[in-house]
Amino acid sequence: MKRRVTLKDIAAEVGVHVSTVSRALDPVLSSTITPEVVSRIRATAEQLGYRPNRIAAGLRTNRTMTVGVMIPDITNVIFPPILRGIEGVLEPLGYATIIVNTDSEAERENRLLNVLRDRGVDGIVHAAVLLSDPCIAHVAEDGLPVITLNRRIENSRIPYIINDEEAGIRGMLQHLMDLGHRQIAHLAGPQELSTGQLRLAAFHKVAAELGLDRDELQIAEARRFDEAEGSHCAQQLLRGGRPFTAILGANDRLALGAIEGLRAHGISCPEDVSVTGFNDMCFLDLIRPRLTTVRIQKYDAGRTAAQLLLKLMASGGGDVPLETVLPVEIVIRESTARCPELDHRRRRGGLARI
Amino acid sequence: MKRRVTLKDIAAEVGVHVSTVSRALDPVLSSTITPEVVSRIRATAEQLGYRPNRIAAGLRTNRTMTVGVMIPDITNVIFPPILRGIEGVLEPLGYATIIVNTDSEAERENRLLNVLRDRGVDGIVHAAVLLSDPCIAHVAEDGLPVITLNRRIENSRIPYIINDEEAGIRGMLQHLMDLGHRQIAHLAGPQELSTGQLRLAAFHKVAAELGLDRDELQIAEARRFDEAEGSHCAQQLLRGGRPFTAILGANDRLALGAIEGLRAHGISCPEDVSVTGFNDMCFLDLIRPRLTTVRIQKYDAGRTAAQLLLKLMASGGGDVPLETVLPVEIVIRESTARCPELDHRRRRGGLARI
DNA sequence: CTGCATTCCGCAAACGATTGCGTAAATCGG
DNA sequence: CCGATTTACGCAATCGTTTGCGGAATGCAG
Repeated sequence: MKRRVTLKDIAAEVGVHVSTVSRALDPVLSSTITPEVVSRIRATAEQLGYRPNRIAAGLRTNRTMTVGVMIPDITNVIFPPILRGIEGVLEPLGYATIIVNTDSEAERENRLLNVLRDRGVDGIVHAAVLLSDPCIAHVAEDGLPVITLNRRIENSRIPYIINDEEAGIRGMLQHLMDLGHRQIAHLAGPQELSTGQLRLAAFHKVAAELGLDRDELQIAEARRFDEAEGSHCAQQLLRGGRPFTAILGANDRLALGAIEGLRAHGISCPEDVSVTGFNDMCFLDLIRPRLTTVRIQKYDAGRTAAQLLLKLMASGGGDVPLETVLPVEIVIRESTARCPELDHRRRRGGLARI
Repeated sequence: MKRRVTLKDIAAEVGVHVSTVSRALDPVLSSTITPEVVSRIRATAEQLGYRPNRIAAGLRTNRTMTVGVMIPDITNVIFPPILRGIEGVLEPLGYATIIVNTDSEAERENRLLNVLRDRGVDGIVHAAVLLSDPCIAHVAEDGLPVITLNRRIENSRIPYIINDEEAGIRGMLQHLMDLGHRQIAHLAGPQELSTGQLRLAAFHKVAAELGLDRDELQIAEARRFDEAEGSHCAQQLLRGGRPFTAILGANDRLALGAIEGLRAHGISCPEDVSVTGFNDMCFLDLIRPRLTTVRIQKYDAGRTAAQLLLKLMASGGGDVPLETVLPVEIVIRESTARCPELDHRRRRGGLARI
């Protein structure tokens, strides 16, 4: 390994002390050194190809310009744009990010948390969604700046950013009701994940507020947030024998799987059953029928998280709101249509009148 | 910030020197300390909640147990499984990865390379595909272990891993020819990216070897590897007025875009024009028609890269093959069908005979 | 001219872990 | 028992950068 150029080398070349070199190369402290000396030091640093050793500086300052990001799984297409949002804010400031995949396993999550802390990360954006999670709260209490994305940690003052899940569920339910649907099945996500739980709770709450008859609602709970589970739950609902004209999926993948599951039984979406998703993940516009869904912020969510973390790292917390709720957007596409039973009832109504 | 527990704290508690604590906690060096002292030290370390300071150790040893990974863009769905493959090998060994997105911009790539080096990464997996890239070669020459994925660096001894692009293109061309296609258009990727260039070169080479008439072939070059460009190029080909019955896309997204572009002109895939992709990215099985494509390794490519990098870091290169070619797989789905003109020619042939 | 304040640097300690070297004690072999 | 070898540690320097403090030089005001 070629020996790296150090401040000592520059000091020897210019004929000043290493502390002077350090100060001259610092944008703020360079004002305490005469401009002529600063110029000579900077020129020599560039000529010698000096690159700061963040390890050495980090040991002295306890700051590494590195941030940890914890997510469930990078192959989940929701997360890469979030990561780009985080990076988009931090990278121009010279930060690097260490990304770890927790796979929504508690033990792994705690282990990876230590991986990050051992490397002296300056802060953590915690976007993993497992509910039971004691360690991150302790770490934050110990003073490491932490922001959570998609979740609030109970009994903790960690600032958090969440989507307006309730508004999303409300928008979907209202849309389905406007189309005449009343017999609606909710494909809920795993209840040990925060989004699974939040969206199910919102479904119950909003359905009651909108005056939907509990007896006309059904819940199927998926074990994973993927297409296979979506298909499995849809078929489970069909086997249950209770009628439904719409499925409200807790995320897009459950919804897409449900459409496949219905199709396997000769049931067509949206002609026979309308289906809605949540998240508006990428590639939806290539998949038929185009999915009606709730669009959550991704890139901007990441940006927001990074901005809040920077504030937290700079100010120690005084200025950072505890809760940030990101608005969602209702996206109507092809997968929802007028309730077929409503049309049927109208004809019968008409017949009855005759 | 709560003060961290150091080796000095343990030494004071146990009544030994800090160097003894260091040796006792090292799996290899602990054999030079009596087992009873080792036990006491380990028990105290656990009781006090000691966590190693990788920054301090890294300054002394010049090793951080951190690896840099350079990719074009994490939102490109090909890369997350690659990253999981890399992580799958490194994480169990205690490594963390710093991922940077180069956006296929040379200046940005060089800047991010320094971000990684300043943090003392032990090695780099370089999976960015921009062709012109002088700095990574110099860094490798300076002694930093580097593996490239998807690309060979010219005039460099950096070990590289590539897909068998030629076998992929050959498989697609052969499949189209078996279906009777002769008038084939290639949607090439950007020529400043290695995959764009390799696949175009392979197209020319294999077409010649298979005896395809150059006059029946067409090339449209995309500026980006995305759906919009795929659609744009397909429409460009249509406007050109020269007939084609098949499109061989340089990647899946170009192919999907081409299908949309054809559809906008009332041309149906595969009934009127067959379309093939490359990569077999996720979600293809949800998109109709299901795309015929070349499946490249992703997770396993990442694993291979990480394994080679570990070897390189351990051995200094003696044992690591310069070139590793990963086999590809031909995946036939719905987007390719018998050439319509071939059927037409047969009927005419029959008429001619009468 | 003298005293005080400001500026510009050099000195040296600190950060936490590692490791080469040296010494004392224990063990082994003749 | 004695000399040689081995074992088990403690000492202190190292890694590269930062920063509090102090001294020397300079400038300003009375």
